[in-house]
Amino acid sequence: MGPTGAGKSEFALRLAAQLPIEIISVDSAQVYRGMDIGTAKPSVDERVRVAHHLLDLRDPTQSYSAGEFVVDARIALREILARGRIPLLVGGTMLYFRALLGGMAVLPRASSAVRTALDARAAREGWPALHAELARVDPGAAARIHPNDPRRIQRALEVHAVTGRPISDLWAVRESPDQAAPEFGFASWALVPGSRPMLHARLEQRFNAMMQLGFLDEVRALHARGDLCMTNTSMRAVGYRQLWAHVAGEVTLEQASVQAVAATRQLAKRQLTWLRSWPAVQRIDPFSTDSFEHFRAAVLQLLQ
RNA sequence: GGCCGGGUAGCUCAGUUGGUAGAGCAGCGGAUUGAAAAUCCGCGUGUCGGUGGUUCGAUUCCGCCCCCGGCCA
Repeated sequence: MGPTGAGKSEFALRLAAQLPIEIISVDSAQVYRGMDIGTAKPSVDERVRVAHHLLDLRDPTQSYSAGEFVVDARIALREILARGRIPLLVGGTMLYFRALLGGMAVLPRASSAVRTALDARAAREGWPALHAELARVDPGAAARIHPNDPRRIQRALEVHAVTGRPISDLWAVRESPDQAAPEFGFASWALVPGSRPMLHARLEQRFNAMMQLGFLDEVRALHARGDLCMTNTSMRAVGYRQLWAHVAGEVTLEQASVQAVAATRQLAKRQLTWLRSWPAVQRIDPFSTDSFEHFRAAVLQLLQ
């Protein structure tokens, strides 16, 4: 695991050249078909060389979730192990990692009907009113969820609507890690750049490279479909959101590019925040010399 | 060369009737329980272009100098 642009894919592919590895993507944006350049999805060539799983699972109009990821990842893990090969989870969606490695609370899945209804109410009454309602039906959750955080207010009310029980009670009923992934033992490495300025420089270069490869055309094509809009989670992805605003005529390409790179830096920062307190992970600075060799040596030692 | 505007946080700018200054963006820190590349919370000392002067006190007033625009020669 590691922040965007730290070199996870490169490390994984180099390791896969030396070991019988199959890669399981842990990436909430690479699950979308037609979103290739901006998500830095592995190329067709790379996918021929090394088997990749959990890419291109959804159309951009659809949603995916941490819960679905855990189910899909467990299936992929079993299949890969059954083939006598080594599964390597690679990605930067830290909630997915936590759900898989740490287990999930036992909660109902998302209900689009309930969410639509709550959205409609929020449009009329505002989210503060819904937070106030949450405070009535689930004081524990209301205390932990900020009144300005629509996502979590909605989820808490959704769970209450579906189960009749406060989500704050259900949070306590967490699947143990053993239940979550019973037959697997995991070892974790994180690529954590020691130099933030160097990471930032790389992120800017990488965005420019994506533009060279036709990122803007990719977003234009998504826009031209006509069945997508900025409310789709897929179109809120870093880079896509900003270029979409340009394609929609709201900002210049220059402005969109600056904003896209900034959004990428902010994503990396949030990922690093997860990693800072992550338990039982070995941290590697990908920009230091011989960092891959150290990584490889650690993996080989583990496999013996 | 002359005249007129500007030079204040990394950027764009506001402001101080003289008591050393504040917004947005960026950046930094944090949260994260089935939409997570999402969503949300917190953090503002910076030779107020330089230098002399007036003043108890100058970023603010005055002089000179430097830089960037514009107009006129």
